[in-house]
Amino acid sequence: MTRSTTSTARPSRAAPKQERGVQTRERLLDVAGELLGEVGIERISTNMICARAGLTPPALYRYFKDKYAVLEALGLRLMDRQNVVLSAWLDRYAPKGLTAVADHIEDLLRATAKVTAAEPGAIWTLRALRAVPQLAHVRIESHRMVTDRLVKAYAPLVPELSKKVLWRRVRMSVEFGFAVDEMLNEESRLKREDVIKEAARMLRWSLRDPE
Amino acid sequence: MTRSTTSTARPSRAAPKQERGVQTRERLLDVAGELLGEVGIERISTNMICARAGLTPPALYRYFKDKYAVLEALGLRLMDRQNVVLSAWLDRYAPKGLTAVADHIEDLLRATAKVTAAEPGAIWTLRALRAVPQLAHVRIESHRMVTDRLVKAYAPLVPELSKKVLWRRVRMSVEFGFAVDEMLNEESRLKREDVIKEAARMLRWSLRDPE
DNA sequence: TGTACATCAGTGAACGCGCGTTCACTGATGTAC
DNA sequence: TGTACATCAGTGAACGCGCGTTCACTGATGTAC
Repeated sequence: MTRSTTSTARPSRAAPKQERGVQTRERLLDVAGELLGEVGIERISTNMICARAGLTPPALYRYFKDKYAVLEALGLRLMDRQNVVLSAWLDRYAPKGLTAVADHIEDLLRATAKVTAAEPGAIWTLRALRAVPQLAHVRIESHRMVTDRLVKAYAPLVPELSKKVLWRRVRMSVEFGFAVDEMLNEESRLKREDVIKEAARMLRWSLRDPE
Repeated sequence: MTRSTTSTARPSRAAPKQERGVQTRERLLDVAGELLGEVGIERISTNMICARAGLTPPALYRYFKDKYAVLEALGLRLMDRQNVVLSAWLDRYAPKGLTAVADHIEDLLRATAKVTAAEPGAIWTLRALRAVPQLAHVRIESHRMVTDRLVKAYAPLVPELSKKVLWRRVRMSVEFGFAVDEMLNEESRLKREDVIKEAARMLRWSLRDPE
């Protein structure tokens, strides 16, 4: 399980040196996620995050350069966790060939959804990343990275596809996969399990169909 | 071309009675869209919108109950325009049968993308709708309505699919379609035309495949 | 093992600023006779 | 056709509030000898 490169984002502040500091930083991110879910990107504030975390504002600025750095770090942490899941999945099925991969897309979707569900406000974090111009790059870069990794694994399995076409198809599948992840929480008229199965079905075709 | 029901959202304020008022309201929405694209949902403000529109703040509150009403109206206007496109497409191809429809998904994507491209800040409007809890319903309701209309048109063309499965597949296709629309503007590594063609290909399969 | 000292983590209090919104009003437009 | 009046559209000025951020400081933790 390799870690993603996005996790090494140039820290806006030096990383904490003591265990206490590490935990405080994590708590600030947890609280920020919670509040994103509760009040939304529109209303969240640094003062609010500090109050909920039981800290005074200057403590936050010890760990984050500004408000956007908090949200960026929150997004990076989430995507990093999703990448861990992707790595595990690739390690497990990619060596077994195309059929094994295609037959287990469902598992990948489910595992990714589990990460999203576990983190408070994760869905709102993803949405905020897209909606705030200053943060949009985090999401795009992460999706590209996921695409690159998948392309690397798939390339030998589908030699008939050019690298260009493969990259495009995988990139779009990644976008679809994350859209599905969001829909799971958003569309109450559909059952989660059904959506996952259906998405896996669609994605299987996107891979196999030669043209 | 029937108009969408979403366009009849309970007005937070009475509609303008004079032509001057109608134009002012439109201008406020245009400016709001522009600013969403320029500064993002995080920084946009009613005062900023008024300043750019050459009005004083109370003028805005004559047409909109509060800040969210502006953004909601902006979202409704955009989705209404997309619905007009959908209606035209359905009127044109649905009567000709499944093959005609499947063969022209590309056109629908292109026409929808054109609407998004024409409106300043349209992409950011869509993102804001998703990211702000108070506005999220607009997007969901619009996507459901689009789904309902497509399902109605498709149902007789694919009698082998249960209503439930059909609704689910169409709903997910709609989500995918809009995700693609956003990606067109976001993923600079892919050519717009390629993305549209590829998306149409994927969507064709989602319709035809029996299970 | 004890202590002096360096470094790290967090506080108290406040700042200037622009936010969303409203009040009481004036100017523009439409209409009845 | 002209004018009095009703309604609609927009203004000037301000409000209380909470925002993001910082300064100078104290308390907690780790380390060298």
